[in-house]
Amino acid sequence: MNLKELAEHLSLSPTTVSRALNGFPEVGEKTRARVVKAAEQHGYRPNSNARRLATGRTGAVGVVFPVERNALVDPHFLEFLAGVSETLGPQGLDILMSPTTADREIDTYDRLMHEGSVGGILVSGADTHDRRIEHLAAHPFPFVAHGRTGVARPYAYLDIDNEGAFRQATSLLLDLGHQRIGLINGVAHRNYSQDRRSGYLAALAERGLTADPALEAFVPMTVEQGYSSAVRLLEMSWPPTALLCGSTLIALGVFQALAERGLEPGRNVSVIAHDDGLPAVRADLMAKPLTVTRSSIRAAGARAASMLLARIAGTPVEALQEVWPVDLIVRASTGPAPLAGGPSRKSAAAGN
Amino acid sequence: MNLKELAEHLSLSPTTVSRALNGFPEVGEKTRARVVKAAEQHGYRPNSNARRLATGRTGAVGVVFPVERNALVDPHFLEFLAGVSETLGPQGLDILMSPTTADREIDTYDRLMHEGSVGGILVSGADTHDRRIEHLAAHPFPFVAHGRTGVARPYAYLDIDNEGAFRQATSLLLDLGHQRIGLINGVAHRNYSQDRRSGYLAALAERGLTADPALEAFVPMTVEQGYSSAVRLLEMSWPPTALLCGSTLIALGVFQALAERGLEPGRNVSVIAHDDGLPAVRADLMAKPLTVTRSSIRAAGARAASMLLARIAGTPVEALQEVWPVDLIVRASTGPAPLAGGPSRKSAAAGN
DNA sequence: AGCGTCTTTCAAAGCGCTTTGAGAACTGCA
DNA sequence: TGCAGTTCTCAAAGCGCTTTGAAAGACGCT
Repeated sequence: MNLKELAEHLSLSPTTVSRALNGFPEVGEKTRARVVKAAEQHGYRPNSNARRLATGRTGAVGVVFPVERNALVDPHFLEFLAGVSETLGPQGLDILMSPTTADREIDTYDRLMHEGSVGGILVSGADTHDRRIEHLAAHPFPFVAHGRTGVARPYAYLDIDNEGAFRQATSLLLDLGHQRIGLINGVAHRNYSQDRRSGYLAALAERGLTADPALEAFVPMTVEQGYSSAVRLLEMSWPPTALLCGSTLIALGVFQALAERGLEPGRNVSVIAHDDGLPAVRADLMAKPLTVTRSSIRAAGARAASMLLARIAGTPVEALQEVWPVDLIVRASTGPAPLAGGPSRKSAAAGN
Repeated sequence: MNLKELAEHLSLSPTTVSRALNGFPEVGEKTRARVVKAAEQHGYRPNSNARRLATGRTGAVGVVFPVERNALVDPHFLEFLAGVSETLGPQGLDILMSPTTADREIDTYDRLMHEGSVGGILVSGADTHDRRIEHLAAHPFPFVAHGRTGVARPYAYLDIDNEGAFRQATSLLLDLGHQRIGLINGVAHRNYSQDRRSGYLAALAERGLTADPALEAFVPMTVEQGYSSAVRLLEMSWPPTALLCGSTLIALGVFQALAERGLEPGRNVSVIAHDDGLPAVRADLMAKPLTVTRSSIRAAGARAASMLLARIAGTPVEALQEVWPVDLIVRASTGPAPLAGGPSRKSAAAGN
């Protein structure tokens, strides 16, 4: 059943029916009631393609989804999408996910921009130098980036203070007397990994310490990578007494490595992780409640989506740039550095 | 730049330009080359809404995404989507995700069916009695369900043999001498949870054993739920010597609980989990490589998507019903039942 | 030259909706 | 009763594309 048929059925013109259904003021109340009732009875739904074509409003925002066979898809990404959905759902807007492979990624963004199926684009997970954002920023098409990157033109973004978060976390560990602190970070090309590293280095530098590159790892955020990185660090001849983790998934792997060695988090080795608030991995409910720097990635998704809507509505990019502070939540996985006799050998005061 | 403008620019009719671009045979090669080149130069992209309206082809399949604030979003769902993308991407098709809340879910499916923005729908995670599938099956609109459910009308589905998988897994444990076997299952309303339970019960029954309901847990598939369920089971006065887990995430929590108690998987307590192949949680790379029943949920997504395309193309539902066998992969987390002295007390031969 | 046969191009209709501009129909007032 | 002012309804154009049906042009043949 389409508009024309419904109109004929009611002996009205399509114009009137359309207006009645869309709540325009120039249609009589009795007429409107009649129309609405008939529409419901016949299960009439306006064809969204026709409507989009006529109005120019797309009713959707775009997200590109890079997937190759066997590639790691990130649970953080889904949680971000959930946040996006929280703001889009009530407005009746959809998310158009365009699958792509790494080599065709820019192309896919280009298609999304030009084919008119979405009103704006969200890009999540910014690289230190992000080609996608650079490409998008070169066009007037609305988009919002989750994370910042080093490109020349201004663009709308929402980021969290990763640098501050890890500076704070590192400082806490230093205050507790830890001198050798490992950093199991995310992959190196992500901007947040670099920001966290900067925070870590800054905190060390504040105390006149310099970092030992051997204590740093850049790995995908998975349990196994956390596990194997922790094993590597713990088996060093002069192992760290504290570990900073880029994600709670990594911390999970770290906990496994510690348990296996009879080491207790917070007593023998302190652990802090960044917690994006993944509901499947709750830091507060872990066997040993985890000290974290916390910022809900879902909330970020929700906010990024509403920023995008504002951008589509015409708000200038300069008014759409936010950096959120990050909370440091201290729980049981952190404690004073073991005074003597670290995990496997003397932790001899280090000054480097 | 739209088609008409491009046509004017080339001094051709829109017809010819459209045909040239879409590879129709009735346009000369020199003309086609000219058109293609001009289109590229001007960055022309056909407006997808207009194209959809004209052709009736939507270029997208729909997925509804139930999200409420604080609801658990499932990493398995994302992995399924990744699979879907694998088949859709190369064809240039998109995924339209419609956010919804639980109370408006059926409505959202209805909208998707009727507004014409997608050519078909994928529904993942079937309940034992699934209202969504029931609703969809009552209409001629193409859809494919991931998982089976108890509804009257026939519909297209792709499922795995959960019953067989857990029957096999349970049998293995029984062969190894285990008599008290715990089951940390997914949530009870999911069909796969019930199928797995059936397999578990069937294997016990084959040996003349009856199940102890106290050994069963139905919980969301998260690390913490795995942990707390394991703790509960292990602290029973007559604890199980083996645990079946509905997911590797659950197994991760179980490992934590075991480690905490100085118990070794495969020696003191055997553990088998169902492994959906989440790349973030690799069973084979765990501290103690995990014995699993394995079936890639990503592969399922890929297949479900191509089944949907077939359905859209007109294949009857009866030809689109698949149940995949599941592999049992034995690794180090399973071993013979401890002969005497279980985890915390005698495991006294049970016959029940 | 004249004719049929391909090949190449086009004008126009149509997809289902929204929206403009205008005409009926109805109101209240003098 | 006549007229301006509302209220309600409509015909028609247009969104940007595809596709049908037909015409024009090119070609080889007798």
